[in-house]
Amino acid sequence: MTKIQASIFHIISQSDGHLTAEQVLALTKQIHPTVSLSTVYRNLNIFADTGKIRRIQRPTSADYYERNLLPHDHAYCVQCGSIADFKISHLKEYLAQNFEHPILSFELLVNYVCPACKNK
Amino acid sequence: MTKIQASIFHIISQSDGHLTAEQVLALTKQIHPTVSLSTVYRNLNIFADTGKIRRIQRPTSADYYERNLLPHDHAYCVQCGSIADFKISHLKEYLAQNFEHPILSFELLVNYVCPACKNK
DNA sequence: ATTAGGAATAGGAACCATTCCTAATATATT
DNA sequence: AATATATTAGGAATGGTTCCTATTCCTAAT
Repeated sequence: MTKIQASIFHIISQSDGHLTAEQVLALTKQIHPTVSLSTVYRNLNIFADTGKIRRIQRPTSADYYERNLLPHDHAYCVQCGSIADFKISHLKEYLAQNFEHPILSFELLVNYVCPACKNK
Repeated sequence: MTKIQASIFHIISQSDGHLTAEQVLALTKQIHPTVSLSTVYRNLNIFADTGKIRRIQRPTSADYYERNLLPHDHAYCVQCGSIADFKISHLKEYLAQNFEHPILSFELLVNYVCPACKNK
């Protein structure tokens, strides 16, 4: 693992939220000022493809990367764009019971208004 | 409603599947050979925004448009890319019971292998 | 320490789906 | 029919991501 790769992995690992590639780039530049966006993307994708981090893809917004590998779902605040993790227990089983074919994987996106935005 | 708008709406209305803007363009051109992609997009979005058709957005693929306005979910064949409608009954209620905030809307994406691809 | 070979990188071009811009055209109103 | 308003065609612009390639970095063997 190169120093840049280690930095990128470290940045994700110590974040408890969801970072875009641009955000990871900005943070990586604090340590490696010349790092490029393509390098960030390449390595984030390598980590995601090998299961070291999780990539969340959404239509109309940039991908997010997070360290949380436990199965969970995502809620998206329609006002500020923030993403919150949550877990609907037994959702996989519930879906499997109601769908006639084997489910390879699934993605649930919930739109809501986060508490911070609600209090405005 | 202009003639072009009527054609676009008619094309979606008589399709029982999921069409991309490019597919709608090709079909519209059979009637209005000079129609442009931007016109197709603009009108599909107008129809979607006013609830006349439904737009399905996915990461990494073009948007799909369909006439089916009844609430339902979508399964995506990872081999051929086809989309199938299905309905998980009471999913909204199930999610609401397990999520602490009001759910504005949600989107469920199931990845599977469609019967046609399985038989290969 | 030096160097050869392979892997990783920086930078920018390319890509794709979509939106935006604007002059020209069609439609609606009087 | 004349004028006002809305829509269109066509292409440029956009945003996120991937691809390309010359250069740089590492590693391990000399």
